[in-house]
Amino acid sequence: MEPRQSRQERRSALQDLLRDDPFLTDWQLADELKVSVATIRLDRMALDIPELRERARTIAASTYAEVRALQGEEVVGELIELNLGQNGTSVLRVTDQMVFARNQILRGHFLFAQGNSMAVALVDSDIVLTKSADVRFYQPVYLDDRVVAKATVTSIQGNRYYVSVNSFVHDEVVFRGEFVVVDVSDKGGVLHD
Amino acid sequence: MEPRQSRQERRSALQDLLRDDPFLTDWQLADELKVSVATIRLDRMALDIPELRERARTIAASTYAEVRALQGEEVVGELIELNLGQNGTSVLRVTDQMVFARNQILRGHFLFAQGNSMAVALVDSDIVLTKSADVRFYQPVYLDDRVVAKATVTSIQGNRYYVSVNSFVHDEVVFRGEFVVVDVSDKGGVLHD
DNA sequence: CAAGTGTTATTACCAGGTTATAAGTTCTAT
DNA sequence: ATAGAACTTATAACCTGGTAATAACACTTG
Repeated sequence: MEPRQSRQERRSALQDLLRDDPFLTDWQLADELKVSVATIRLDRMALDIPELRERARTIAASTYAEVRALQGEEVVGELIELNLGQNGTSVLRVTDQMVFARNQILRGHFLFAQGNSMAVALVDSDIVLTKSADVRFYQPVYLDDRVVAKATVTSIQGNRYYVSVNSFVHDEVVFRGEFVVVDVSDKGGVLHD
Repeated sequence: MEPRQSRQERRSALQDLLRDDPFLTDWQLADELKVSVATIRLDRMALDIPELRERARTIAASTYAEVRALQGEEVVGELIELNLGQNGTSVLRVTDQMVFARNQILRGHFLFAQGNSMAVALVDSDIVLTKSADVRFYQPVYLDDRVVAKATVTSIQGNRYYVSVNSFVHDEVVFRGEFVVVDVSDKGGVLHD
């Protein structure tokens, strides 16, 4: 007779359980797997699985960090040059919160956010909203890369500003975007066509 | 002489501290605010702020909820429905960190990020990158709004997926986007035209 | 001065662990 | 079968980050 469950089986079952509910205590796991709490602890040690609180904290912190990374300052990326109404440059350092864990490639919306921020920053007004954007991603950007975004106002029609953004990593184009932003600082019409 | 800080001030300072780092213990808070731990506890009680573990657990659980189907890929917004390769829905709660301080309007790149996340999530593959996107913002979205993004795969050509995203607040369209995402899980050609 | 308010300290208790140590239990090889 | 190793369980001491209750101190204010 083999034991109702080998250690290998039990451990992979444990991983499965935690995969679809990381908020189980050792007692719940012990109960589920029909072994003692002590065994669960040993298994966690062996599998290098941290305690419940640590798991919760880590999950919370990682998702929180991503939102923070995106929400942070007024401009996504560091503004290094700005000529209002004309052009500007910003640099974004790619941190681990911004990439896909699996392949360390920067998630597209950060490039968009950097460009969008630049487009908005270029307009000298209190209330500026993005109306539309047409963007294209040329090359993947990786963890620790520095993305240089150059934005230029190409045309102004009334309260609409047309802004072109080109982003580079190592002098290679990785992203291009055409943004239309609208200055709605005093006029009534908001974002209507 | 009033005390160096009134209770009101201290409590709002406490809220500020926790707003930008919810993972502070009572001792760290006490240290920061130059009062005793007991006072911090009283303040938390008064402000109805739960203990650290509860805060972490809540943050973790909220973003983790229902994402099981996705196997750990994070999405901007909470995924509430997902039919791989077909369509899905996510909801984004607009918090104060996502808006322009001046007018409480949601910054455009969050709508883009929500849409982009959905587009990527819809493809059942390990490595999915955004190739291009064409987006339009119809109405401003405000603090505390709930943005419902509905994404649909409209066409698949080889490893390219065309995804339409429509986002709503109170049944009104606020954002539309056409995303082209590429599955590069095994093929060599990466993002080249 | 007394009273009330705000703050601090102290004690007992709890969950969900860690770490170490010892005592079963089961498998395996001789 | 039986000793030894491997595995499992139990036990006790300790830790963090709290809750809850109670008491004492500090300060203003009538």
